[in-house]
Amino acid sequence: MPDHDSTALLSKQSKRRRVDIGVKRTLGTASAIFARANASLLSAMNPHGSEQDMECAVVQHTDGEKSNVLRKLLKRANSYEDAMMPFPGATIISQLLKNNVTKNGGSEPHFQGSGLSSTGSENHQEDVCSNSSHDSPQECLSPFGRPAMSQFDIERLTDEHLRAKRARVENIIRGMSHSPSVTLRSGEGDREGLPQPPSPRESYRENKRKQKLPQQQQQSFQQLVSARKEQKQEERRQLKLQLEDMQKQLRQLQEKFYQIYDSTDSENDEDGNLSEDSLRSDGLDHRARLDDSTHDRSDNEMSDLDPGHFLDRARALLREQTLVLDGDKPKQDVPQGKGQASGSMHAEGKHLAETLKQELNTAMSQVVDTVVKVFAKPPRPVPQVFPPLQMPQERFAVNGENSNFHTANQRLQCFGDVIIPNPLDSFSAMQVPGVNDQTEALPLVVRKNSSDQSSALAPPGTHHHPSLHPSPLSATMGFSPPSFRHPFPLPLMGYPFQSPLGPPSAYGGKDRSSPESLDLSRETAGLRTKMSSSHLSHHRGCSPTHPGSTTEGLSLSLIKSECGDLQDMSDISPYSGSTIQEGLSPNHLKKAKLMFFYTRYPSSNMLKMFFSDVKFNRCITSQLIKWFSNFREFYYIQMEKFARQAINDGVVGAEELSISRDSELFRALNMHYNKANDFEVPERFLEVAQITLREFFNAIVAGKDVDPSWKKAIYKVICKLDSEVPEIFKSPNCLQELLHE
DNA sequence: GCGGGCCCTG
DNA sequence: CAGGGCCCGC
Repeated sequence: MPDHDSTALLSKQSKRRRVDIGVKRTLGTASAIFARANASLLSAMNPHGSEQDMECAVVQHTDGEKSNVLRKLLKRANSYEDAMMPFPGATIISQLLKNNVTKNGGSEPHFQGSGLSSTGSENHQEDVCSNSSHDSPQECLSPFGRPAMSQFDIERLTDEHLRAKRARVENIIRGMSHSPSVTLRSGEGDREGLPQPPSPRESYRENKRKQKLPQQQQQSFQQLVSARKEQKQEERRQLKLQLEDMQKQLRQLQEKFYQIYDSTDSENDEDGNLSEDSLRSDGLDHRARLDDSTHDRSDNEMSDLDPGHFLDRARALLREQTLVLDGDKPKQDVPQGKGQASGSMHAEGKHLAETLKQELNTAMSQVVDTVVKVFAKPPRPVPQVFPPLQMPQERFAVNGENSNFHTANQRLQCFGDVIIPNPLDSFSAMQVPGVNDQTEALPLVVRKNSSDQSSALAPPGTHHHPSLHPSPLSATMGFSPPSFRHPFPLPLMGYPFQSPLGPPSAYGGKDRSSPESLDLSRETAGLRTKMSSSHLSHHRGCSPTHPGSTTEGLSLSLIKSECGDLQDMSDISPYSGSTIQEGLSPNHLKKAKLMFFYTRYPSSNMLKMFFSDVKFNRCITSQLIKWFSNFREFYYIQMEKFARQAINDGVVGAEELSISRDSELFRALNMHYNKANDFEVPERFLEVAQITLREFFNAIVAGKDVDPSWKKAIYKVICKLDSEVPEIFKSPNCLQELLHE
């Protein structure tokens, strides 16, 4: 218990203007951060805050760079195929189409709009042309455009004479293909077919062409070339149609493939980039392989084989997933026919996706249920009010009895704390600033215990550890228990209980917990006490501030961000579905006001106990302490006011002052702390209020109010009058229970 | 130096 | 009710 009866203290107080009861609080919290640091730190630590912001920005920038690099890599890989392909594997077709387009001498609109990425390929090619050689379109051919065409032509052009002139024919064709206004395939030559006068650029090209074409070229040869050209064009048309069909099929297959991948990966993989990368790289590999075969196969071969390859891959994937589902849907065979593949594949993929989702949800629900069952078991035998097996354990825990639920909840907290592997991890993690960097607050908490136990913690200078910090995205991810996969303890990493400083009862002299409260709630409270005791604060010198900044380096903004960070962490806590809250709600304020009827000077540990449904950090603790400070302020103001009023009313003796529920003073207090008047104020509060009023009365009558610190003596008296807060207040649902009684 | 308290202010 | 200043005990 705090020692309040030091006469020396009183004499000192009389000298001071300040009225500080000097109450020795129990193990303190970190409220000093608010009390002290706010003012000085705001200015002193603003650089820190900005620095952190900068670092956050850097981190973000790094992430962005990562993604950019990834994008660049992908783009570069794709650029090997001349385009970013919406669907991997489409490049081959595009190349074929491009070749055909090139040969045909023009980009046909229906090709450009025929889906896939022929447009992109052509655009890319055009860019290359415009960038590298404005004046020599011949150089703009794709790397293998010429070889492919030559090989193709060689098979057709058996004529010795034609083969000798092949180069010139190609020149003609190229000139046609790269003339934006070429529309005629007339054998009379491209120059005559130009409907518009050539641009300067066009003229220059024509000049080059003239230089290459022998002037003595004969008419008969031109006709022959035209015939051959038409023949080739007919072949290309047919090929084109085939390719279009294959394109469609391939596109559909790719869509199905993607759907399957997305529907499965998006659920399991929190890091979507990973799956996407793997998929994309996979597709790139696939494309690379296909491209290698492009040069060796005929178009028909390739178009026949590639979709089949895709189908095989899709089938393999489906089989894998089906196996994963433990033969859940063995009846569903992958489509066999290529024609029906797209349609049935589509349904299959969707079905698989749905099945996977259901399976995942079921599995997760089972896991959650199991965990809840294990930790929802009442710490002590509970009267079996309910049929043991007729009510689901979960529901029993939640709705059966609030106290049980509460303890279960606290046990979960303990569990979450226990599974923390290493406080140093969280300490290191906190060093790394992040977008939602909650680390600032955590190290302090950790430090407290760790320093008590071991001084081996990282010195203040060793900040900026490699990031063990998860990306902010991970904080908003799925609800699967983070403890099983997170690099560091998440929700409660700020409360490592690795350092028993002593029995829980040792924390502070203000422990007003009922002696019989031996349940886990108390244990939890003890643990919390340890973790939140003032010892922690004594090691703030190790606070992970930036170099140059001292303990004072925690700016208010950082503290506030910490609150937000902790709030974020609650989202991923294993018991996020329960009543754990990130911040103080109006209900918490109401509860605090009701608690004020029992305790006017609650310790921070006590607050932690009774607000166990709140994730405590320095911010929350300070806020709660501030609340009670404000409550006290109002309380004492009212007392003084009514005491003076009584004196003015002619009251002579303090004995005449009594406070009942009808008293005006009580109504004022009740209006403040119990506005709805839906809580039955304990009788003890009336007694305390009466004592307080009389203390004020006597002091004023005695003329002590001339002393600026005259209230301090009263505070010392009142602070000893706290009574124990009923256990019911420890329940997160105490408001409902209390107000409905 | 830190936590915690009171006082004042908005 | 919160922020800030100031103070005290440890």
